[in-house]
Amino acid sequence: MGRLPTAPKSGDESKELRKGAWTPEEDQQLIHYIQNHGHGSWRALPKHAGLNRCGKSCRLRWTNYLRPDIKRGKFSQQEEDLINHLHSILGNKWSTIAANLPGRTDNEIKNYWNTHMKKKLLHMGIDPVTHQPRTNLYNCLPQLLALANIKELLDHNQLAQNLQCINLMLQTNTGLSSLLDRTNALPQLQEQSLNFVNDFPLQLCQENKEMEQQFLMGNSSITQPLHEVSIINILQANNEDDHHEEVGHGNGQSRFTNVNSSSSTTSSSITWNTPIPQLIDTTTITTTNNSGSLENGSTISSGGDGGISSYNWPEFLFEDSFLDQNL
DNA sequence: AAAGGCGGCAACCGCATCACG
DNA sequence: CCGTGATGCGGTTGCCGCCTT
Repeated sequence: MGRLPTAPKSGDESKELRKGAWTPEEDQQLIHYIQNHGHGSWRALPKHAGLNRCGKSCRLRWTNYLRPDIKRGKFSQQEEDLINHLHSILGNKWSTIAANLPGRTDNEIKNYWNTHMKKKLLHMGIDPVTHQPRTNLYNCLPQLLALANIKELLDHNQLAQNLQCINLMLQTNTGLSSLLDRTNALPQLQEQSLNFVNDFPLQLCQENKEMEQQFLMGNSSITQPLHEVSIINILQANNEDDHHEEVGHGNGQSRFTNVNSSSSTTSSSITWNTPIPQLIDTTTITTTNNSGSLENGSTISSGGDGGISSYNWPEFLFEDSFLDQNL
């Protein structure tokens, strides 16, 4: 296994340091020297030991292969469990993980993780990075777009005002259907959504001040201000039937619409054609998923007819870098 | 039986961090 | 505090051997 010894370039062995696989002779030289003198300065070691290698190469060879306390051979189930557990906490901190497995090196654990354990977790439907049930990002794209919108709404702290304006628009059929139809153009969705969040409702608010006034005075036919309908209530309308399913089983449809958008009626009913990201019910997870914790998740709690539940989306879904990459 | 593909793993590379003058 | 060299760390590379066709 591994590399063949690399021949020195251009025949100048005195200058070129050897690279590639170590020969048994080199191993013996290194072992002999360290046993007698200790490694001391790794940079100076090859010269003293008569090795035509760089100090770094000597150090790696010693720490990863020649050290007498190294445990060779297959990883036990206990070791595997420990690696899995530590990786769920520490991530790719191989040296820290190795410190908890006597006789194993960080390099060995890293290789074992990448070649065995990662695949095993993937087969189990667990994301080897997050240690949570895998999410099919492609299927969840529309949901992620929706999340981006929600995040922007929350970030700008104009949620109540904007929703109220939407509500007014719905009641008066002031073009919400065309507004919502614009969201069909997925590539432009984010930018348009941002514009929508930042500008459009406020402009409309001004244009519809009269209607707003009526609403505030109770003269409107509006029965429930939209800002009293929490976003999560809208989201969960689609999840009521199946929110215990695994994350990421979207149906591929990708827009939300006003169900009556094609008509001239004044319905205020908004329906999401696509299920929102399947939230993970932590109360279910804790009993059915033994793959890891959800401590990094983003929790949304909601009281409702079915009682109080707690749901999680992975925190990374809300990060700008993730959204930038996937939108 | 031969060839190509793929998995496994030792070793390398480059960046980060530490230690010291 | 800064510069420099040593060491540590994580990601990547490249070769061998096994497996599949």
